[in-house]
Amino acid sequence: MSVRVRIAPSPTGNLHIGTARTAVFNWLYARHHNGQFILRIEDTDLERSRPEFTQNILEGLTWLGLTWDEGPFFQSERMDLYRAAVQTLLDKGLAYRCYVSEDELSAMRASQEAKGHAPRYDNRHRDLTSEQEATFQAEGRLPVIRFKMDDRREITWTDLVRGTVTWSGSDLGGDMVIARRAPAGEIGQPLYNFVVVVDDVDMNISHVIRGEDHVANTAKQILIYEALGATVPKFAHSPLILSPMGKKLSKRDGVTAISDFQSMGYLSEAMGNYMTLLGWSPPDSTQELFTLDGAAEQFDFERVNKAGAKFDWNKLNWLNSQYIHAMSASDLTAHFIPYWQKAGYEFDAEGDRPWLETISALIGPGMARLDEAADICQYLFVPDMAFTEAATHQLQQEGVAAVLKAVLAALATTSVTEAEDAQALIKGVTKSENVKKGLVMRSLRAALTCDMKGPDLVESWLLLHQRGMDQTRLEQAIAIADGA
RNA sequence: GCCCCCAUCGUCUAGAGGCCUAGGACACCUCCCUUUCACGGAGGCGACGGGGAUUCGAAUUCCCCUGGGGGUACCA
Repeated sequence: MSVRVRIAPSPTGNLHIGTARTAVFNWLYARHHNGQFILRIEDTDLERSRPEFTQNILEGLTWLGLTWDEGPFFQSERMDLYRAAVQTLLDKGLAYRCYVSEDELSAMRASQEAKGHAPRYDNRHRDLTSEQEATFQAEGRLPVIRFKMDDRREITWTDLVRGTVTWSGSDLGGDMVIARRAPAGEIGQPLYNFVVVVDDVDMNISHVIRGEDHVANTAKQILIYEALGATVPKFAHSPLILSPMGKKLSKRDGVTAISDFQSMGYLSEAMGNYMTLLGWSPPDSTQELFTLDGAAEQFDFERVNKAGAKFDWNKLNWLNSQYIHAMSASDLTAHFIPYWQKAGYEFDAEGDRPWLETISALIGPGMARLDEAADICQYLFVPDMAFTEAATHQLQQEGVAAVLKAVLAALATTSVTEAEDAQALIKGVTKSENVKKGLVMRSLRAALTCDMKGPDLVESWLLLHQRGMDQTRLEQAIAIADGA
């Protein structure tokens, strides 16, 4: 059997990490089995669906490298197919019109809950006579279309991750609505649990891979497959991604959109790696770093966990840092440029390339997120940057002014183009001023980088010198030192 | 409330009856490297939720309890 899977996001929000992880599992499974990965946009809820969300979802999947083989298909463009399927069920007597009002429904549920029962529709309009229907219509009632559910049915399937799952028909809430309220002669908006099945059948989906929050839907949907006379696909319900609090991760838990992770400076490789690791582990469980392609070779549901996994920023950050550290200066530069530009730094992305790449090589190995590039590099781009409190404090120490003046004087006759030049200059000043090297180093750090911590001092100096910024920085620092 | 599912270090996990004195990773702590901060290196701390049962032997199987999660729409 050829593998055909799909990711079916609803464009009611940006691409959510939970949806993305489901997409990852689908993609991995498809690639592993040389199957097809299909993208279907589930926009049947016209009220909440927005084109910009569809755009965001497409871009997010693309960014992650989860390319699809077919689609995107839009459910909003396939309404005729769904209505025809509803009509079929109506004709077969497997579905019917229900005239119960929403008020009556909620009253029903309230009394059921009061008795400690599970809320459910009591199927009261399942066998209406045409006279009764006419009466309801005359009252101006609009019907929904419900699918007949067999309460005595036991629904069972073999889940690829959870094993045998059994659900009793009586726990499904009664005959379910498959099309929204509409005039009696029409078929209203078809609903999720119904259209999903129609589409999965139509698109020949072999494996439905989705989050655990869909297990109850699966039971309902199996009944629809049967009613439609279609082959029931295989199911795999993956564990959910939980918030650090242990609840299903939702938008309210802060950053959950893939596009947000992207703008925060996470690499797509790290995101893919992390999402895969959340719930799945490679056969060599000591392996933490892998590409999606690499994971695809080994992916199978036997190694997917059943329990939900809490989202952990620390682990993500670490993974991201690993990818950043392994990146070439040239690639890093390409990734950093947008952040530098966003910070308002002035530079020529083309002409300053060598200088920029030297910066990248300097800061890359110490970073965890790309967006850190802006703050870390401020002293290299901004000429009149303020000195931090710590740097100011250092500059005001005894003897610092003299040291910096000596450096400035030496700079008039020497150029620091190589690390050795800087080292020699530092050594010279240490000797001539008769101070400890540590004082010179700390003073220079404060003066040149405006801070007491940061990238390597000598390398930083070289970089500043290329821009002619070391001299002015020194002058600014001396002003502060003298003012003390 | 009702239904379903799950349960190993703080977190992600390995573990499919003896290989477990329970392994790895993140985080945390210590030391080294470094006259900064990181990075990197070496150590350390740290878990089978509880109770029964099966077995010569259980983290691994079964049951109960407890705990956690999900679902209970004319959303998806």
